[in-house]
Amino acid sequence: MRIGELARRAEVSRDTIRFYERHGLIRSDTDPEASNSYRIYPEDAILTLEVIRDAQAAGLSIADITLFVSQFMAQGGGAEEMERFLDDKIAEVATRLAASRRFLTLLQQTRQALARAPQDGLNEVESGAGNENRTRN
Amino acid sequence: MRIGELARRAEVSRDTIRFYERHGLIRSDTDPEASNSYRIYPEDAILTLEVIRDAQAAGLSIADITLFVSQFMAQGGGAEEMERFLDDKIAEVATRLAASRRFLTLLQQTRQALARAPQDGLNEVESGAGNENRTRN
DNA sequence: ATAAACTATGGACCATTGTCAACGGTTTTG
DNA sequence: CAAAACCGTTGACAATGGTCCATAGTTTAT
Repeated sequence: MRIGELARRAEVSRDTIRFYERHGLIRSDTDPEASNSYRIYPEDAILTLEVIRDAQAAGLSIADITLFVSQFMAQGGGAEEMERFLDDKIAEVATRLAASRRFLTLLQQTRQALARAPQDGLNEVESGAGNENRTRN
Repeated sequence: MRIGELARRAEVSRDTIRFYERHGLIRSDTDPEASNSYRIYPEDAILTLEVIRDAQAAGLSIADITLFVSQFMAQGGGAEEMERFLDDKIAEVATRLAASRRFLTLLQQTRQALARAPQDGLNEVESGAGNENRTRN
């Protein structure tokens, strides 16, 4: 498929696709039958773009995602360098996930406090009940 | 406390604290008894910095965090504008959380595949067993 | 066949989130 | 008291992740 279709289907801009491509995140070829310079993207580019989105939400940089995607999409056998990388990223993402959960809880508590007491401040949240010490990841 | 102590205790740089302060995320005062221009930070600045960290992990921008923190730390009663804001952020963070979880799973599967088959590629992950269609948020 | 829509390339530009360096003043320590 | 460590202010710099624009060629629709 060409860039416009990919952009529409994956819901990213053409410029973003080209940006990713320059950074090695996705690949394309020119149709050898064609005389133009239009690039052809494989179907799985859509999947890749979805993975990129998730990876960004999880806090990875473009550079990290490039590494991951190239390994993920590749045939290449496992390097132990890659194992270390994956272990690192798993730990990082798990940590961020825990922080995000904490913050979501805080948001929700704040929202609740606002709904309950539209008059007063929210400082009851800070010492309020519900400190059941969730630690699970 | 002064900026250096806060920096040490909250594990952020002095410059970052000043950056946050310029953006209205934390507040300080000058000691009126003192003749210097040193700023004094309240104890709860440490907590605020921790919240900022979590909020950033959850994907909020400085501008958003400023809004949240000012409401969270404030006495001010509930504006409905704030309710809308909180609802928005709750939705955003929940979405990002789901994406992060998906990506963490992908990371883990990739890691496993690498451990199991240090020879072959990883494409078994893509169609592999375990598609139990987790949807829970 | 002509206009509208699409494409590639290159480089400029932008916001965000800090970090650093230089300068001069203050406090603490040996 | 002198040096080391700290503080505030200002402004430059940097990395990241795009976005936009101009130019020129290609395809598709009318």
